[in-house]
Amino acid sequence: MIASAKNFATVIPELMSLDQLKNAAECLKCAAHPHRLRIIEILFQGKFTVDDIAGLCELSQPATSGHLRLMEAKGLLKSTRYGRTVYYSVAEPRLKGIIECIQDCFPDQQPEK
Amino acid sequence: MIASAKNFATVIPELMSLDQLKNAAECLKCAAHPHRLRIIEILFQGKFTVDDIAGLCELSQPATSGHLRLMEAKGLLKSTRYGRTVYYSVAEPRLKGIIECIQDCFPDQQPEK
DNA sequence: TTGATATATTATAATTATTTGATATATCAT
DNA sequence: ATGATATATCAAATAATTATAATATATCAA
Repeated sequence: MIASAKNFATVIPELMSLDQLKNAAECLKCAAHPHRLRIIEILFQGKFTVDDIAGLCELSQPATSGHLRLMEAKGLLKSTRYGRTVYYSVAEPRLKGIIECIQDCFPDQQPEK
Repeated sequence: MIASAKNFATVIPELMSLDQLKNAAECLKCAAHPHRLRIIEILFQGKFTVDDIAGLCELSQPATSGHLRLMEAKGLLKSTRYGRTVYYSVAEPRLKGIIECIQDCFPDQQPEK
């Protein structure tokens, strides 16, 4: 069909650069984890502490902290410390679209596989 | 804050079940790869053969086939064969939202990190 | 059948992610 | 300073992904 196309951009317009795609993939992958998705869901309801999130997700404190810090490092979340407690919240509001998309895609109980 | 909450659902409503989140994470993770994102972008422009996609993405044929079949297995893509050529296309239209979201999130050249 | 084309599979090595438990740091209250 | 609380880091084991090359299958054309 377009087999001889060397440069995709000349054939298919509006494609992101590989660098952009790498960044995007990294962020997406960071969100693409069941516990991290749950954390994002929770944080769309407000700010929460690490301990709160650990309790709500039934995860250990270190595991929770790890997920939170990973997402913060990728720019998905942000945190503020008050004394010894740290509140995390969503830094990237466009995550909302992804969450809504997957809530849409996976309504209640889908058999899947 | 809500530290003693055993069951998150009683505190934070509208959360997806862990099973749903696992499925969602698996699909997201499947999309969360630079070459696969590019393939999805391309396939939103129409049906293409494996060879076309390999050419457009500058990937080897086996690598391309692998990505395509992985995404098909997860329900992101679908394929039809005509003789010896196979056309792939998008099976999950809601991927559009994710693509638009990341195109929004990573406009042209963002420094990032 | 033979050779060429289009796609898929397999095996392997290299890398990266995940999980867990132990421990560290930092802050607060006494 | 001491003990308690909140969070973060580290190390090690396991598992999952990725990339690559070699090869296989399947279809077509002659």
